[in-house]
Amino acid sequence: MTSRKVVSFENIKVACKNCSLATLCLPMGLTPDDVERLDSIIKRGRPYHRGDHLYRGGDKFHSLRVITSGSVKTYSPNEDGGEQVLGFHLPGELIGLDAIQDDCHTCSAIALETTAVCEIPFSQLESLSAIMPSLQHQMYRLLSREIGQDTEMLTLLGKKSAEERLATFLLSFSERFKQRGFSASDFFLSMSRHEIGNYLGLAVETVSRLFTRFQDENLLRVERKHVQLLDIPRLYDIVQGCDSAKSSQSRG
Amino acid sequence: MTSRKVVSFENIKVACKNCSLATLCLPMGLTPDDVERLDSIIKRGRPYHRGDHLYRGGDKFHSLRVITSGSVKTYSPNEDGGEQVLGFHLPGELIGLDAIQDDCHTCSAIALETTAVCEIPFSQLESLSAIMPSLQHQMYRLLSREIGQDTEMLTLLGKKSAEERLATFLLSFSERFKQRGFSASDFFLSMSRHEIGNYLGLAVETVSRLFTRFQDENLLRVERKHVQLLDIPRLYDIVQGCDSAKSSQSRG
DNA sequence: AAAACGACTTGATCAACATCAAGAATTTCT
DNA sequence: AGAAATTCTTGATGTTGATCAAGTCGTTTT
Repeated sequence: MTSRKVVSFENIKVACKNCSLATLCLPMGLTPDDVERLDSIIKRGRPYHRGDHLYRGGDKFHSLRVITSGSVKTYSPNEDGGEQVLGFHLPGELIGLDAIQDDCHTCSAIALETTAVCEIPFSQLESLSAIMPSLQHQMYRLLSREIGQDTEMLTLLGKKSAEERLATFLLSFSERFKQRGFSASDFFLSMSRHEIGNYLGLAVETVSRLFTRFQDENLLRVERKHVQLLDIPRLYDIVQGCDSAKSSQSRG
Repeated sequence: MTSRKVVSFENIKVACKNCSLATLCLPMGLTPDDVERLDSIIKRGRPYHRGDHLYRGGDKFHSLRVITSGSVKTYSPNEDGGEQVLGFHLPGELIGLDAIQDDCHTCSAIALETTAVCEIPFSQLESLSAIMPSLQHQMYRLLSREIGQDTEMLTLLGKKSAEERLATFLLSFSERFKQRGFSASDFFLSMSRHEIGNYLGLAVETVSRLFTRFQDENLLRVERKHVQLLDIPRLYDIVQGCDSAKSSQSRG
């Protein structure tokens, strides 16, 4: 009888209105009424474990997904067995947008740790957005944001040095953890060095060496997946490129 | 009096329904009625000349734009004076999607030659799409397609050799010219070597050397901006990466 | 037409990062 | 707990493509 009254952890946040991510996620900026309507089409399944696929390239597309806890890697398997890591996704982030185009996933998504997601059936979302201008607007914005992020990544891969790439990567996580209420300077990375390198267009060895070098330069402390950023301003200087980093070094 | 009856070239294709690009462009797949409604919000201005900006990073966003003739380069100016070329756009292609996110252009667009565009005021498009499910769907698909294209580009910049990059670049133009009813093997590139290099993450000199090498290998003939692809299958082999190109060479 | 400028090409050298190789630390399996 | 398998680190070497430098070609200016 008491057990009937126990509210499980999953049930507590089973609605958008109770979800701490609401300000980062699809409901962002919607009125409570609109959130309620959106909520009604969302499905919440049981968590994925490390290594489980949320979907694979080629799968028929039916739902967008929002990570609610844990983290996910998206990647596109390429002809010769290798893969291109496309992104690492944290709670509140929406994945699967690339699949709208022709109703078919073009990349794969895999859980990097125990991970929970909300599934949003796209056809229902589409119908809902047709009668909810605010939701339609939100969808356009999110799709546009994704494009913006991709173009930033193009600049990273096209023009930046290995050092700038890793600094950008670390600061991206720093900012995203901060947004989510976690420490901006002390966090765990859920992906391997190999995956970081793949994502940044670098060899594993280069990533490893850079971590060591950044540590030697007192920019951070790193032990395996645990990273502590010790000098965030200087990391930002590195991201800017070229000699501005040195001038800042002499400051300190 | 006769002059009144003369229909100018611009007027002939002043409506989507008469436009040869309709099958590549926003109206793609819409019913004639829907095309008519979409057409009613589209503005057609006078052409831009080489070097004219369609918009600049930081400009307030009001319209998406479709190239109707000519070609456009999009780029994002970066802090240190340089720029990252983000894309080259041909007739039928939609630009400005990145600006939806926060009502502000994040990159600049410049005409590479005399270029005409259709302007689609976004707020009107948005309203229209709320009452035209087919248009809404089309918008979602186009935004999704853009994301897909960007992720392909990420793989190109993250993993491919200079040779693979240039071959991919050339075949992309080949395919796009073909779609538009032009020759897939004989065309003019409207951008400079410098711009190609910037786009592909390569130095000008590397691009130049590759053109020379491709010509020496009878893959193409090139003279300044004029390119003739002589062995498209082998170019595709190069795009695939690694040794498959050699095996094909021995075929020929 | 001559001069000046910019785009492109070609060669020589250099540097950043990849690759190869081996060993250390961790995790997983039994 | 011990063995096997990963993951990560570090060092040595190699290669791709950048950079530097000079010259050619083409276009624009006067």
